[in-house]
Amino acid sequence: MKNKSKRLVTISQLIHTHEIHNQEELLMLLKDNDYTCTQATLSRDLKFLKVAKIATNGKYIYRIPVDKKNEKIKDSTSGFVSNGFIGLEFAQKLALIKTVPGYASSLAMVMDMSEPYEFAGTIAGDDTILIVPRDGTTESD
Amino acid sequence: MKNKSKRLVTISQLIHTHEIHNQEELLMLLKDNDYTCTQATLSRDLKFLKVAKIATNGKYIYRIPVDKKNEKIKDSTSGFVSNGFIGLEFAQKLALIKTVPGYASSLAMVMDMSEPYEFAGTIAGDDTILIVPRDGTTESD
DNA sequence: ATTATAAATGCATATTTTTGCAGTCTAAAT
DNA sequence: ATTTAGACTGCAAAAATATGCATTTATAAT
Repeated sequence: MKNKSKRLVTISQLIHTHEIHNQEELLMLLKDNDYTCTQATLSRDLKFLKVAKIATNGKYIYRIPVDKKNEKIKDSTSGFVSNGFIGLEFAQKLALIKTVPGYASSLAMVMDMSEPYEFAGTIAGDDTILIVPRDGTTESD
Repeated sequence: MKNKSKRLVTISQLIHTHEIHNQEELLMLLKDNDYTCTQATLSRDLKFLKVAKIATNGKYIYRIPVDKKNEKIKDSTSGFVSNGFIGLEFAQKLALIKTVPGYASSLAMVMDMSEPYEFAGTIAGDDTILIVPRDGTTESD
């Protein structure tokens, strides 16, 4: 046995890089990485890591959901949120903001709170935010 | 049997408004709303709705996560009820449905079930659903 | 109306996950 | 060194969840 903390790190890495369908499967992967423990321990680890089991095209896989907390950090300079922000781009008449994976949701949430410009609405995925301008706020139409 | 779609809507509502720890518990709540089914059906419903079971301060609860990847393709219908529905607005020839935070995903999923009108696709965020018309009416290009 | 096809569901069972409990190990205090 | 407290884990059993199969129900076509 190596160490619980390291095992937890390895577990979350494995979950990010593999499609794990059940705990037995994860157990095998851990074994490949020289971590030996029982499925019971694994269950406790997953509980600790707040890993979720969710359906994806017919199968169930484990995922570590985006943590919406501790991601709302304001940028004193711009007064805007910069956490996770990567870039802005316009496509058609829509604006797309790229963020670090997992940050889109929280960034969009803060933008919506500011409720500033003429956004008709925003939709946040994992690393992309789609902003739909309200009619009339953009030229050609 | 009342109707699968409506049951799904109710399920997602219940999940949003209650701390549900297991399927039996949800089964009871459904019963209170005059929906009768077995745990087996519930398991399938949760799979369909992509509901996740996740740990939160020591306990396990069910949650409906926000869509990660943008890919839904279907449409809306008339019979859908007030499942977090707040409002509808058109912009850039796109339809935007506002919902209570967290409801977008499950509402969109239920809407996607039926196949009536000519919507090319829907994308659900946390509190907004974007509906794209089928024809090339998206804009003026 | 009848037949054919697919969706929806229940039942029973298999599979998977969680947990109580006891034993082990570590670190700190006496 | 011994004791004490708490974290960590395995084991076995309980609890919860998923699913194969048969049946019913809805849908569509002839």
